[in-house]
Amino acid sequence: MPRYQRPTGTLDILPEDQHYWDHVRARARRLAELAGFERIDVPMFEATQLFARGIGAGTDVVDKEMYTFTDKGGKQLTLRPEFTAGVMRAYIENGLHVHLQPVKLYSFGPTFRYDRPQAGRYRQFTQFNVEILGDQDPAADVEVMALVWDLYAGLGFRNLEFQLNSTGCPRCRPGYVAVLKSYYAEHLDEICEDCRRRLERSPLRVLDCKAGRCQSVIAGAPHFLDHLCHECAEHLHTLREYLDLLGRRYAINHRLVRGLDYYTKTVFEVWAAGIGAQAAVCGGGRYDGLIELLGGPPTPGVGVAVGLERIILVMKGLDVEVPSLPTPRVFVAHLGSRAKREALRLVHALRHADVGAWLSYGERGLKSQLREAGKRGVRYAVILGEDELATGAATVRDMDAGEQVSVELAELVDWLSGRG
RNA sequence: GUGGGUGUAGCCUAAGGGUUAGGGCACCUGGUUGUGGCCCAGGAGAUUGUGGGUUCGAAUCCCACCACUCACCCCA
Repeated sequence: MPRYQRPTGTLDILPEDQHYWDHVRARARRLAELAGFERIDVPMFEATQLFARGIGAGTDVVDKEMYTFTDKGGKQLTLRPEFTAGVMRAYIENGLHVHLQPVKLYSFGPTFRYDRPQAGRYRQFTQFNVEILGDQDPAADVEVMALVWDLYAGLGFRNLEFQLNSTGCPRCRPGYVAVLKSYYAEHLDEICEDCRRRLERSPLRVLDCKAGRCQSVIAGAPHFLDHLCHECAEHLHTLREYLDLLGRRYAINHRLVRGLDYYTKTVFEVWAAGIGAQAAVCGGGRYDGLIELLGGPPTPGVGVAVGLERIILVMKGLDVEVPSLPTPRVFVAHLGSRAKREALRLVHALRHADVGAWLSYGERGLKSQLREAGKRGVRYAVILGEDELATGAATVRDMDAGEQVSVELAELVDWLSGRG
């Protein structure tokens, strides 16, 4: 038999880690609901075209990172590499654009990108995704940003700071790209090969090149913020004012440009220390042209995607205390087949009374059963044997105190549920 | 796709050419009759990542592949 192992870049989330996930999801959900977001679930796979159009041909995600396959009917499908395109499709397809606007949506789930794994980067990873559709108010931008900020702060992150930039709009971007290109035209011999290619395909991306030789060129490059149109400049100005008002720290990062084509105006990320090179713990921004691009009515939108694996890495690095998940408080041990039948009845009665209970399996000595009870971490072990059946009263052992009492079988469920 | 590091039981690890691969954690069974944790004794668990090569002899040396890992790239 071959020894199976999980596919490269995937993760088994074992029981001992589930409390982290549970905690993060619960907090995210709570914050979203407090701000009026409603949950939407969209398929894990969609028509390949949707992502190609939405994210943009020429982006790394579309060109080399998608899990694409042909189904038995010959359809080209792709495991979602992100949430936004699918949520936009659902918004259009289900007529959410005729609902009261804005529509505020959140989602959780796995996303897939074919990439070489490393610290904080997996091929299947989990996102918490938030979108506000149908309003261009910078107040929507700030609400999305504040939501993720509050999530991190509430999970114990310190020294938070947004990286913030604007990528303009179809009105001002061509002008800036022209300025950028003419600046680069004077430095062509100083930059790396990748950047020469980027200049043609996605010129803004030269700004976040990490090649050593490009750094001084980037440092001298013109800033988009100096070339925004009035509307985009005004939008950013107001957003900054709102961020200041709420006390959310941010740093303008002229080099922040994102790998997905759909962004307009606001783009932002939050970086975390201590989880390796993949430090972006969320990324998002505004995408006012996306819904129209995907065949819907012109509709502005803003959103953010949060990587849960990375959050949990940070939490572990910070030794954040997370409440453990509930486990049964009672273990029912038995001696003899009559007692085992009584034990079986008892654990179900306990569970119906909302008291978690373990049933001892097999026919073993009491020592072995109590050893298991101790390892299970229960508060009480109920012992049922011939003596107990004869007297009609079970022995209940308090595992912490090491003391035991006799409790009438008829009162046992009440007795145990009254202590917890 | 490109580079570096690492692969010995579920986990941590010893043995750096020489008999049945050693230990710790965890797991199981005992230490008289029906009582956990500590202690003691015992047990089970490993085709040393896989395949090939060198050698009288390979966990150990060589090659290839695979996986993990870190970094580039890109991003969550």
